[in-house]
Amino acid sequence: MLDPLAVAPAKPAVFIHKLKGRKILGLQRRGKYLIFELDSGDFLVIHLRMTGRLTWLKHSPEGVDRKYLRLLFKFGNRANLAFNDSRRFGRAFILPADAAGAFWNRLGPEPLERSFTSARLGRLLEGSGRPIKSFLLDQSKLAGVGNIYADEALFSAGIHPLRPAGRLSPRETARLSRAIKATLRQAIALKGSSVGTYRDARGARGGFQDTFKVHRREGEPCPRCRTPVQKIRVGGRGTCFCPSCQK
DNA sequence: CGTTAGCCCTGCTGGC
DNA sequence: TGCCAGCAGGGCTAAC
Repeated sequence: MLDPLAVAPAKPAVFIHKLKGRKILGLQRRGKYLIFELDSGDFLVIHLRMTGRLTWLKHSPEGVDRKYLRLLFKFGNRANLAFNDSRRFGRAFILPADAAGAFWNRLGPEPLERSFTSARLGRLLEGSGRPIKSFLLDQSKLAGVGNIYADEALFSAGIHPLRPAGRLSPRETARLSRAIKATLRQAIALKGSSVGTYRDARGARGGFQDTFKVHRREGEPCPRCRTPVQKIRVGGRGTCFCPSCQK
């Protein structure tokens, strides 16, 4: 345990006790949470937030990046999993088996699941007066969409980020549901967005940042119509969009 | 209930 | 060059 904040609000001793000697039976993901299924029935859950980074060291902890190193998980076969996080926003915690159902139920549906259809999105949006951008970032409505992907999906769908969520037409809702799926699929295919320090578990950068159409491109010409990309704040989050293409 | 502002963190950027 | 205010962002809590 190198940084107790990485497991807060749990006590480091309790966290270690619940993990020590356990076997990992499987890996899963839900929303932005990484899930390690333990042989105790509990789950080790890790959220990287913005700057968190997991690195897999297959044979020994040798060569591990000590900078911003918060946690080092040591495996019986001498493999190690390092958790580095410059911003100290990321968290690891033990989710007890009996609390798991309630925990995951707080999250909305997975946009890439077959059951997530345009009609399903329409029902979720129904009656909501908040800006569509805020809605997309709300993990209890939709799981896994972050600021980058919300901006890019809204641009792709041609929808203004401030539009009231419940007032999208069926056609716009269909465009948005397709845009969310396509944006996430492309980002996954390119192994994520390395805006700052993001690296995957093998240390590789993502490639999606090179495809941004509007995100972090304030003042640059819209790739569709050349109108300068605008930046506003929506729900406290920086939001980039094309004022001409997104209505 | 649904929604929102403020807070947590620290590296980086931009203005002076 | 150096200083420092402000920004970035996901999710939680408190407040409306």
